[in-house]
Amino acid sequence: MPKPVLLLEDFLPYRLSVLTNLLSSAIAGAYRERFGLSIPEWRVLAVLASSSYLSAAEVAQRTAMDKVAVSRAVRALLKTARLERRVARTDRRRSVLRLTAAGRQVHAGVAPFALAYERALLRPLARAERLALDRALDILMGRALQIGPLTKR
Amino acid sequence: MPKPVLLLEDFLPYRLSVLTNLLSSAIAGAYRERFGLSIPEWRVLAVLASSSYLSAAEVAQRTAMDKVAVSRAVRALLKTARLERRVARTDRRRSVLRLTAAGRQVHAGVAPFALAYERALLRPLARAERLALDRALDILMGRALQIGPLTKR
DNA sequence: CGCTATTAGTTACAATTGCAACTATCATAC
DNA sequence: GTATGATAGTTGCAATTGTAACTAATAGCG
Repeated sequence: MPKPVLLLEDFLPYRLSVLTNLLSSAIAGAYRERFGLSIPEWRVLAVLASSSYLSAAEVAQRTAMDKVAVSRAVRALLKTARLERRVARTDRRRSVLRLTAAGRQVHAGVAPFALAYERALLRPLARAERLALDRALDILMGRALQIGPLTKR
Repeated sequence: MPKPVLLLEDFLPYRLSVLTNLLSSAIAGAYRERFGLSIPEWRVLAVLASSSYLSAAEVAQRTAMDKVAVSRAVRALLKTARLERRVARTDRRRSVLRLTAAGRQVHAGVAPFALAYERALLRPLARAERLALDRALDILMGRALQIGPLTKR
């Protein structure tokens, strides 16, 4: 029985990290250059485009960002008038976020771009391969959550 | 024909990013806590464990890190005496890196741990699914490199 | 009510990271 | 040889990011 060696280039977390960094920097560059958006801002924009009137905490949950990151992204989007914020009538701690017309317009510009990039990326994969990938990523995600932080064990 | 919408949670780069962050922080926490290693340090350690006498530039290439990150990781590993460095006889700009006994020992501690984590992660995937995932990631990686940065186009 | 605990969101500060400039060495061309 | 350009690696600085402390508001409970 062969002793398992560790080759960095075969190590799944490493491979995912390299791939993700590559994709993220390509996408981030394009968003910044063309729309003046950072990735956190883009994420906030994206969730608010499909559901309006969310609070910052709800946005945080749906974007897998922490509340500080959301706070900063919201501030930036407010400054560029792509977002408007009111306080919730029922709970004055809560904010209620909504895209402005300008925000929707930016989203309408970015979204096709993002989808085109994804399509380009997935082009060499057959339909079945894409489904397998989707499924594997879902499973890995669940599994990672289940295993959780390895500290304190 | 349905107009393509963009749902963040289905967007591949987003999903990869969330998964990668989850894995990275779990692993980084464990490495730091148990071995006092950062992820860049771990990567350097890992490549030097399988091939000794590399220069910093060669390490950078094999770890997909940039030279600044390698420089910093090397400095940290030198300080903790897990690495030793000499200058190349043939080219005095070049350094020649090699693990010390202590470095090999740390690697011998970390590697099984990393492999166990990977195994735990992949447990719910059948053999064929793992192969499909491997293959898909390879293809995506190549494709991402091919598409390249989207700026200046 | 009044007290304590929780939650929403922001701010402040520390750690990481990325980028540009810099030093030192080597390669090439004349 | 000397000048020009390229390469290896480091350092400094700015931007990003994460963590913890903080403020304001609400909820729960006696």
